[in-house]
Amino acid sequence: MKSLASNDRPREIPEASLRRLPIYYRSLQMMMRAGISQVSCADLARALGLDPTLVRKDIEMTGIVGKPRVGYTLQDLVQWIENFLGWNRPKKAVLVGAGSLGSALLGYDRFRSHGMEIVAVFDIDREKIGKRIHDRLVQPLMLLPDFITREHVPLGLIAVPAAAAQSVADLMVVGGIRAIWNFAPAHVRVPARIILQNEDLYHSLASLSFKLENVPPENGIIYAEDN
Amino acid sequence: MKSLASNDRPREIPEASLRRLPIYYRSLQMMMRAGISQVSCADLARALGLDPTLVRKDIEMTGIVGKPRVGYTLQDLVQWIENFLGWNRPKKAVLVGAGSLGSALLGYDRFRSHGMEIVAVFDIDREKIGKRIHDRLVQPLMLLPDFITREHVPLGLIAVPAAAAQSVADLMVVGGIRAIWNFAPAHVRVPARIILQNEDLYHSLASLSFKLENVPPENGIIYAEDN
DNA sequence: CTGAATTAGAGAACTTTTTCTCGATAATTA
DNA sequence: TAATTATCGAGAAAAAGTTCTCTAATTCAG
Repeated sequence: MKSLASNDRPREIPEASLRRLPIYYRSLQMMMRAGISQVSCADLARALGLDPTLVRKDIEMTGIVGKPRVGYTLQDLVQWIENFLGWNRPKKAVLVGAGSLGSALLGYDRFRSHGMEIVAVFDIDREKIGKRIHDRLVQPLMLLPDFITREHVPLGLIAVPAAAAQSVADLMVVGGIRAIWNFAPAHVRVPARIILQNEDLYHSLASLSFKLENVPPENGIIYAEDN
Repeated sequence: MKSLASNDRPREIPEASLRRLPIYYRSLQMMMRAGISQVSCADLARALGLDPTLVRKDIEMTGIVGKPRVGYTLQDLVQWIENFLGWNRPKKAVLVGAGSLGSALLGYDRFRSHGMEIVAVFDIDREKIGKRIHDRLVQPLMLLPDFITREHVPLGLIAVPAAAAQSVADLMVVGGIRAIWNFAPAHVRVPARIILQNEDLYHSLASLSFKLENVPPENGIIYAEDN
């Protein structure tokens, strides 16, 4: 028998599907606010302008079971996704880099309801150490590894200049970090066991710049959706 | 005969390859600063901890021709990539949203050498209109479509709250934008002809949160690289 | 109570991306 | 001058991801 109402075994989850779940999640929340109580994958696909089978496969992957002809109970589905992604169990995170990007990240107060809580900020700049940004005290970088170890922080955010990214990553690894979210435009190397997510704007910029020059300015008429 | 030293026909360029070029580009620049003059794909792969054939395919895709047993002239390769991506021909861009994220984006002075120049900033908030951020005047949002049309701006950046993202995108489309770089955590719908790039942190957060809970904390020993 | 319509689920087909393999070429060494 | 080796270039194979198609279950209408 197949697993039914249990999302215990996370066999093989496509990265692409994982990254689409937040899109569904937000759309579902809007529907909920609109007072809807049942939803089918087809509804969701229509609302977002996406392929219905793609949405179905993604939802199916989370392990939730729907009813033919009806779909899913909206509230159940929303909670299921929260639980599937771990968004209802915030994980501690440390941020390194209290510059403009770091400050912007500290301002995102919705992170906590999406699985992450930034519990400490570190910087190497004496000017910044001791100051408070969005209610969090900036600490000296040298305290980072100990803090990670002591507080069992699983996630580290890097928001420092490219040149400093690798050494910050190394410090995090020393402290025993499990995952790194790297916002610096730099390729950092970490042990294979570390989960690494790069948020490098220049990757997107390369794609955009190339397409602007090479994708012909079509006289498109059809309305469609995103990537 | 196959096209040799001409990157004129942009047949089918894999998105994934496009997004890796900046990684190579930066590594090559570092090598150049280190005084190296020749480089092979194998060198590059080694420096980055990536698969050599992957690197070879990506470089090959750009259309540059190398010499067996030697590789490429470093400077030629760097310039070739700049030219291939259009990074040596900055494209005008408008930014909407002068909040903390928008300000951080305006602070990235390296964008201009990477194919993009933010020429104007718009916001709907009266408090912000008229102020200068990183030497650029914040203009009222209602002037956006005209500005795009008049100045032939091909690229628009959205850095507003999620709720406002769709209407800003609509204004850009009205103005005749060709590509949109969306930093708002929202799914915007645009005509198919528009190139859309989403930079949604919650996509990454979903992936990270899920993996932290489901990828076992391996006792890995091997050193490896990123995604 | 019966038939029509809608939807989840599952597998097949297709596409895209990555990895593997091998021949050709140029530099290096004997 | 010939053998050797490192590297590019290109095609084939494999893997990953997306789309298509069909079946079974359930609701709704008559």
